[in-house]
Amino acid sequence: MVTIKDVARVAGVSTATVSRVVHDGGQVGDACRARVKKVIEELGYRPNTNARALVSKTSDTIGVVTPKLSMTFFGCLAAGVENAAHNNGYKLLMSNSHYETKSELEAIRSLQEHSCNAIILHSEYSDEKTLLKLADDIPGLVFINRFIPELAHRCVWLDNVSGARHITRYLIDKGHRDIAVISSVYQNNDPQSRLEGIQQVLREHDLALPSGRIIESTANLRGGEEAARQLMDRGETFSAVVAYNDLMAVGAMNAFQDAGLRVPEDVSVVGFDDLYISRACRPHLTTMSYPIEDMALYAAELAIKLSEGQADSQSRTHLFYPTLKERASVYTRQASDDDALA
Amino acid sequence: MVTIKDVARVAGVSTATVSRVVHDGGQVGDACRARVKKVIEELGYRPNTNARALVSKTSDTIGVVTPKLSMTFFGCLAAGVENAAHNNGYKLLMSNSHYETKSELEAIRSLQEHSCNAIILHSEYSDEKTLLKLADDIPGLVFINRFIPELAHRCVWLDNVSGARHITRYLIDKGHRDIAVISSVYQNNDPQSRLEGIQQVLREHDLALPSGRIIESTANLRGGEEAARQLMDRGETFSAVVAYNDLMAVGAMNAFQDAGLRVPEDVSVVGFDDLYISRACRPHLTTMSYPIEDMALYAAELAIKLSEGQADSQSRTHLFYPTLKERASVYTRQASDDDALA
DNA sequence: TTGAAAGCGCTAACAC
DNA sequence: GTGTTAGCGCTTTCAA
Repeated sequence: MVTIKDVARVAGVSTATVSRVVHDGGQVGDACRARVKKVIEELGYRPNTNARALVSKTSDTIGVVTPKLSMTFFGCLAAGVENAAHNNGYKLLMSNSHYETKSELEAIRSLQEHSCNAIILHSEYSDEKTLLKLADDIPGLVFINRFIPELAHRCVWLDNVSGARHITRYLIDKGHRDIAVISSVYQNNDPQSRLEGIQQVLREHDLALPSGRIIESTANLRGGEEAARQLMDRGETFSAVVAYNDLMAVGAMNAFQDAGLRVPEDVSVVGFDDLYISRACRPHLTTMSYPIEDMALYAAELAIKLSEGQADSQSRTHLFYPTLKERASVYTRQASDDDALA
Repeated sequence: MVTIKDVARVAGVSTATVSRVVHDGGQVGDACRARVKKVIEELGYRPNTNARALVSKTSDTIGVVTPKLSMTFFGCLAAGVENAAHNNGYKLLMSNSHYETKSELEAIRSLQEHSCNAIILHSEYSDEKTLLKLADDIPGLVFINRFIPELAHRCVWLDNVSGARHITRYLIDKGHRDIAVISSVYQNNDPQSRLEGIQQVLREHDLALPSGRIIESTANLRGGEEAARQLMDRGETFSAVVAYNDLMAVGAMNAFQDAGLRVPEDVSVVGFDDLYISRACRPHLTTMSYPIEDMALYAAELAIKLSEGQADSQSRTHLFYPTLKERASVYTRQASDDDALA
């Protein structure tokens, strides 16, 4: 391994000078700088990150903590952070929290030990008090997909309510009156916010949402299937269903189709997220696009700025809006159409 | 920040003793060890990773380089490595190579600077000579999804030929005689290996594979769609198509269905990988399962062992086999069935 | 503009 | 068993 000393010796200067050259510090004579640069090139010198981090207490590394990397959604999140890292000459340090409070905290601590002071946290299982204290400790910590009022300027999140409102309005515009909801249970309140949005719009249109038409299930394919089956078993009336996310929506479509129903002619289905699978299912899924990769990139740049002490205007928050991706899973109902599925 | 000195001072011992306690070194008296442990606990001391890495030249960090994290396949790969990291108390350092030779190399170098000496590389764009040199430099470097004969014991890869043979045989067993292939172009020779496997089996059954029935396209949904359309435009005869991977298979299914063909009654379609989308599409896709997450975990543990100098028996290689996931995209043809689609 | 030197937090001989 | 001490490779005063 070639060290700064080697370069200094060969170039006939002190290590301090080499360090200055490496950092593009202005205080070096032109001839000297050129010579050092040449030697660096020849020797293939690359500064040791650990030594640098040890003395400067910063490591040009951005950390990200998510529940489970193998899920597409989190893969996209990580990819967004990676882009930001790449653009800023940072490296990416990853930790899965495996959906546990303890490892969530442990992950952050261990990131800190690596002098990683820009951190993106997708936290679902820690309470606000814990998070508040953490944020106090780590200036470069930003939260993605979670809103904490006291830390508004360090939260990058999505307006779930408006997204849910949007897609519900869309369904109503398409002539749907009897709408069912496949919801989920989560530590964070995304499902609740989305449900809230749906209910608001329904109320505004004087449309009912009987509790029998709301099913809670796990947020994956199977959960969607089960929820749809329950809906049918209960004999509920509905011409459209809003699912918590794409996974559940596709699961529901599967169950409906397996039961002999046509999508969208007999039941329309919409999702949320716009993952890859929404273009894999038949019919392609109409859904609200969750710009998670962009958001993650944004969050990462924010974290980097904050960690470098470039305090953003402390007063603003960072709210993103989902947009409608219209595909083929919603049927346009005519006045003449039969009543909703019974 | 609490340092080892603080602990030493409070516990009334030397830093060396603290270090021994932290590392579970045997050379410490029981009373002393207990006291130190207590102080560590009270002060919340956590050793600084960078300092440790600086002196010990190793960082308990495993690096992984893949082309693009946002793709499900690579997300799963990363998740596998993360599991291994987690199990071994390692952290995960990630780099995207963005499908470029230059950043592939750059990524590795920068991993090295972080004293990261267990590295998993999914390389597609570097030539063997470069890789050989790299491997020489870094004992803990293992290749995933690529086989380099000289480095056999450090390659974790999949038997693509046998996988392709398996699925082709399956199709033939189901009565298919006219099989088309949607292939792809890649730097690594996975597509070629799979094509090879298909051709072998076809030949063994005296079945023809006219060049017109082989289409090359990009390995994603759109590529699959385009390939399927070309196949139809050419007026080729086939009752089944083998796609390079699930993405292309689903794309092809989309195109066939859009053209009014029924899958699988009119055309059977099979894929490779067994990604999530194979259970999202209709009908669900029959495919060869690529155990990438398991393989990545295995590769990571191998890399860790190698980096710690625990030389595995140098002579063996690490070959995995894909398995058939039978779902609903293949039709069983009867002798009485019409001739293949013309 | 440049160099000398102290020290970041930790480990590992080597003493005692 | 436990302490002393010399660095690991780098940055950063402080002097010159």
